[in-house]
Amino acid sequence: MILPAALTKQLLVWYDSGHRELPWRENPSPYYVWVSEIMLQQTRVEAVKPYFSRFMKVLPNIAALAAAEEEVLLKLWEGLGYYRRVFQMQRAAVIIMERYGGRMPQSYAELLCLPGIGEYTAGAIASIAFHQPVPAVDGNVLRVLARVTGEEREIQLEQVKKDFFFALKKIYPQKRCGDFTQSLMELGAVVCLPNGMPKCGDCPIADWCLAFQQNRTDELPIKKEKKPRRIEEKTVFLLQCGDKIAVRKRMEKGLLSGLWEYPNTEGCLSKIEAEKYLKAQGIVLEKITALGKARHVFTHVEWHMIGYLVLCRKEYKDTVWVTSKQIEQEISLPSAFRHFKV
DNA sequence: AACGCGGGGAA
DNA sequence: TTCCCAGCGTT
Repeated sequence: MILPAALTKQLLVWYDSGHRELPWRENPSPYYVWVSEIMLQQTRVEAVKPYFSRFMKVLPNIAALAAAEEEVLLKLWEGLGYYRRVFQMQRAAVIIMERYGGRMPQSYAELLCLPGIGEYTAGAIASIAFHQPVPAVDGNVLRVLARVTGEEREIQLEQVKKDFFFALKKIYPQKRCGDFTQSLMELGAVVCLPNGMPKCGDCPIADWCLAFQQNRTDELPIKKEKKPRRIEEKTVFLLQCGDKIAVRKRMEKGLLSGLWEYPNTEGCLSKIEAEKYLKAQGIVLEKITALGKARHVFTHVEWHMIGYLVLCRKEYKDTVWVTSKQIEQEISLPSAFRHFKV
């Protein structure tokens, strides 16, 4: 696969002519680039902005990240999703402190060895923070290049990503490697939009784009269809005793691992069934009120929930009792559970 | 290669 | 509703 060498210059000129101002672009230090790239994995720029600023205030350098407490990390990441990312990043920070004296390694190969850093992120850090000619092929770049080259294969295929990586490597500039990496993603984010909505009139490389020439931008890229989500029914209990609410820590593995939750059980229980269930759990309840239904959609699963507010006489064991203020300020409660309020 | 892993904004 | 997002690690 061959990419026109002219793309490099065209994209750099276009990038210079005006690109988005983003917090992590103000100071592209290795740490800033690293943290921003981890946050941006499968996450939109607009969602990341406030998280990035807050994160940098609390944990301004690698040493601080390496030493941070779990609950602090969770609270900083709460609502961003894919929580594994922040723990892997901390593991990497510890490795960098121990093995690299607190300095981010620079080579693509070394970066790739760190937890949470895959081919895309290693390329992004190597090029943006360390100015090396290493491509970073993300979802934007896949879409842009699929259209430019008229790629007929499904873009999720590993081989397609490999082909794009090596085709890009050949046309990387000598200087401004990071700007070139970002120009490709910027193009995908603001011009070469998905779902047949590209703004080809604004595109600096339309002259080299096969999909544009053939009027096929609405057909490309080709993506494999995804599997339907499974549905899980749950009954969620807001146990209230005085001004305290019961929460508990989720399991260490699986969905939302390490975060907190309201006590809940499988199945959609009626009020009578819920009362019976709670009694079997040894909970003495004073009053139970239906809170209605809520639906929460994850990528691979959908929760259909019914909630009950339960007034209790005492704070029973196996849970932690906290105020709503604590839930706000200290507890990382997934948004799935925030559908229900006292 | 397929799957698990979040959440929200836009069409 | 569906789609997609500056993906990674495990199986």
